[in-house]
Parts: sequence; structure tokens; C-alpha cells
Amino acid sequence: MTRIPAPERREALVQAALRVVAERGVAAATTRAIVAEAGMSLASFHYAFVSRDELMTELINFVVDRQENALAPLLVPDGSTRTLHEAVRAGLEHYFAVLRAYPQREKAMLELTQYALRMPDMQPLARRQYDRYRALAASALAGAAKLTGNRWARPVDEVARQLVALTDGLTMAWLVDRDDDAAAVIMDLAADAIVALAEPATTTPSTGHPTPTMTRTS
Amino acid sequence: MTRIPAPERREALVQAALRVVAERGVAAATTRAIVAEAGMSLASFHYAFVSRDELMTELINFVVDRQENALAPLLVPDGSTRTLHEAVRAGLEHYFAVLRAYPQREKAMLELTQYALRMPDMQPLARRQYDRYRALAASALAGAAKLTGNRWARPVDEVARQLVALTDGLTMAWLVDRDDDAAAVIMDLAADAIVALAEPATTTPSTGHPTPTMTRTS
DNA sequence: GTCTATAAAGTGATAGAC
DNA sequence: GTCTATCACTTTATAGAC
Repeated sequence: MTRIPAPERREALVQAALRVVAERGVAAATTRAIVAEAGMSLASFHYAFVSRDELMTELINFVVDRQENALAPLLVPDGSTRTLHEAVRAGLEHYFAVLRAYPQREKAMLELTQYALRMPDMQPLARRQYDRYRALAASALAGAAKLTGNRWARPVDEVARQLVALTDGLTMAWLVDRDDDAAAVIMDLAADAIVALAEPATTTPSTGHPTPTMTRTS
Repeated sequence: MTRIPAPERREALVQAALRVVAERGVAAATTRAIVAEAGMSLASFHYAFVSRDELMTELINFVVDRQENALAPLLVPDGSTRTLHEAVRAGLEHYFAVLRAYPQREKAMLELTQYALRMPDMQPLARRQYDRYRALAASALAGAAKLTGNRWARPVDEVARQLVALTDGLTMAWLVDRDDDAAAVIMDLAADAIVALAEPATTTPSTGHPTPTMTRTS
């Protein structure tokens, strides 16, 4: 009907595809289901994309970039944070609140990751996805330590890797049994584990000048 | 050709389906691919199962039971274990060795879990799967603590839940980037985190009689 | 019980009118 | 550029010969 530039059509189709994947899964994201969701005809799909594979690739790239923007503000500790433990716990809580509010979104992310792992040419996309998660976590962790007067006893990349692993485990656990109390237990223990990797910051190592900041509060 | 009893045919088809899922993914596990893998004709499939859904349900039940048998011996600490930290690290190492040797197997488990999460009637199967993981982890953790003269400061079910979450995160991380060194980091930190939840066992709480067993060795 | 043949519906992709 | 109509193929499931 109306004439729409190709780039806009591509974006509309990608977003429609994401909705379909979130609501009904990757397997249900057929070209027909996607164009129906976008309110277009089937032919429009192949005008904007040469193939379904091309759309799936763009979809994964899209969600990876989007994830970065969506999660970044959540992991930055706010002014009310006093201890590192509070900051980490708050970050986990924030992540969990999003998971709880939009479970299909995280389910979609997991499915898309596994989809990428099955496609010979898409492994790099899955890696990029996790690299971003970790970079995001690392910068949040670095900021949180700095703000609370701590430093990481391990390379911050390793701490970030652990935080992402814990977050994946939390996500799977909650998606499977939807048990908020059990999720809270995981977050408690995860925060303890992460904070145990930090120590009070000192301007010079081994200085007899401990900062008043606590490494951990239980 | 040859006449085979229905129960045997069902089992053969389930195992063929598992091989197809492991090698090519859930999406590729069509009835045709499965009967080809089993060396049967398409009609034999519908003689043994009324539908593909029925086979998928039986497949998930099958792998859940199988997982229990396959992993149980790996998590029991052997006689050479001296400290709890060694026991936990060895358990993780064992799990990782299996993951590394048969990555398709774990990929298949993850895919089947997500498949179950999308099917309205299969959520209980996914829950049962994780219940078994956790029960298995709990019994291994209880045994390891006992053998090394420790006790869990938290309910062992909570510790087990955390261990399973960490294992899931480890699995996802390794499947995505196949980085053995990064996996070793995750296992190190995971073992530290788990062991931090234990304390030396005392016959009576608050007795001034510490056992010689160390809670943790780094 | 097991096969071949086929039905009925769904899939990605394209042709060709407008 | 956008549509309808359709192709060529795959899917699950069944009929009917043996």
C-alpha cells in the first residue's frame, strides 16, 4: 500500500520478528508469522531481505546492541549505594526485576543464542553477545568498586565473567520454576561471592592505612 | 522388514532422536530425520508413537532420567579428596570434562529445556529436570562436606541451587566461546564461592573444639 | 507389523500484474 | 514498490497393499 523505504521496512520486520520470537519462540518465527506481525505482505519480506537467514542475522545483531543500551543504566550504582555489597545486590535485583517483568525477552535471548550456536556462520554473533555482556558487567563492577572505595582482588574481567555466569544461572533457574524466593537466594549468594573478590582500596598496596569503607556488609 | 516389539521401537526412536538433536538441534529433529537415523520407515514412527509431540515428551523424560545416572558417580568425591575445596573443584572439573568431551550433549539438554519451556504442557518436565539436578548436587554436597569434616552453614538445598546455577553459567560460557582457560577461572571462583558457604563441623555448635580439617585451601 | 504411496498443511522464495 | 498468486519443497500424519 504505502511506500516505505527499505531500511525502515527492514527495521520494522526485525522488531516484528523479535516480538514473534519472544511470544512464541524461534521455531514459530516463520516469514509468514513475521510479516503478519508487521502488517505487511509476504512479498515485502523478500523485498527487504534476500532470505530469512539474513533477517535472523540482523535480528541477533539488533538484540545484542539493544541489550547493551537496555542494561547499561541498570548496572550503574546510584548515589544511595554505600557498600559494594549493596551495589552488587542492587544490580542483580535490577536485572531480576527486568527478567521478572519481561520473561519472554530473556527467553528470546537464550533461544537466539542457541540458534546462533547451531548456525555455522553465526558463532561470532553469539560470542559478540557475551563479550558485550561481560564488557558491560566489567564497567559496572569497576564503577561500583570505585564508588564504594574498594578494588578488585582479581582482574575485573574475571569478576565480570563470573557475574555473567551467575546471571545466566539465575535466569535459567527462574525461567524454569518461576520461584521468586529461590531467585532471591541465588542473588544473595551471588552477591556474597562477587563481593568476596574485592578488598578495600588503598592508595599504595600494603599501606597501613585502611579506608573506613567496608568490603562487605551482610 | 523384521518384526520388532513396540516398546523396543519406541526406545530405538527416542535414542535416534537424541542423536539427531545432539548433532543437528531440535529444529532438525523431524520425524523423517529421526526414522532415517534409526533405520526405519516413516510409517514405523507413527506405529510406535501417535505423534511427534509424544516422542518429544518421552525424549525429555528419557534424558532427565539418564542425566541422573550419568552424572551421579562423577560428583561423589573419591578417597583422595582431602579438603572440601578439593572435592568441589574436582566435581566441577569432572562436569567440565564431560561437557568438553560431549558438548553436543549439553547443547541438546539446553535446547530440550527451552523446547519444554515453550510447550504449554511440558513445563513440569523442565522443572523435574532441574529438581533432579539440584537433588543430585545436594546429595553430592552433603557427602563431600561429611567426608571432609565440614558442614554447610546454609541449607544444603540452597547451596545445591547455587551450584546448579553456576554450572549452567559455566556451560553457557564455554559453549559460546570454547575457552578452556576462561572456564577454569569460572570453576576456581565457583569453588571458592561454594566452599565459603561451609564451616568446620563441630559435634556441638559453639564448642571450643575445632577440628583439624580446613574449610578451604587455595 | 511393516512397507510404499499419498494426503493435507505449512515452509521459503519468486513471478508478474499493477 | 507493493501486491496476489503460485512454485517447489518439506512437514506431520494416514491409507491401504502385503
